[in-house]
Amino acid sequence: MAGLKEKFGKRLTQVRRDQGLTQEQLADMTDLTIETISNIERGVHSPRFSNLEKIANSLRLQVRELFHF
Amino acid sequence: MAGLKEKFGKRLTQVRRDQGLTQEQLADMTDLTIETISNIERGVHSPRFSNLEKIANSLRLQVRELFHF
DNA sequence: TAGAAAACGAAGTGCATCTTCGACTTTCTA
DNA sequence: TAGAAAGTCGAAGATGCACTTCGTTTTCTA
Repeated sequence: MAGLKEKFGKRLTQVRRDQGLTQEQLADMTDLTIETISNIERGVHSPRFSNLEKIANSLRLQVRELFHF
Repeated sequence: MAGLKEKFGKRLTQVRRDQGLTQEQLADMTDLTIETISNIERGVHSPRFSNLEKIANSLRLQVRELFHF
């Protein structure tokens, strides 16, 4: 079973695509770089709490929905 | 509205007490110090992702349940 | 098949978490 | 109500790891 990082990353990719957003657009919305978004989605890094909140807010989701897997 | 950190901390306190655990016991289970647990519960700090996973595993919960508020 | 989107690598920086120590306060309970 | 247990608090320092930057390569898609 993949770790939390990997599962979170895949879930983020899923919800981002569902909203028709590119990594670059999400990066702009969250004030993160595209590399950071890419790293998170691929499970290379996991976001810190503050960015978790930014991401959820930008996607207009509850944080827990990003852990729905 | 309180920030994510604060809400998460309160939720953690709640589920820990529900399971009849002290901060010290949870600290032992997660290999964190009691101060770290205290800081997280009070919303002083937020846990990093790896510790989020440890906490959820120790409490035998899905991570998303810690964000259920 | 051209252009956009995303993956990838590597190296360096920044900073929030975590630790440690000590002291204090609050809550529980015998 | 005294003692123990549990939790709060502060400050200072260490450290892990997210984040950035820059460049290159691969994959997707219109």
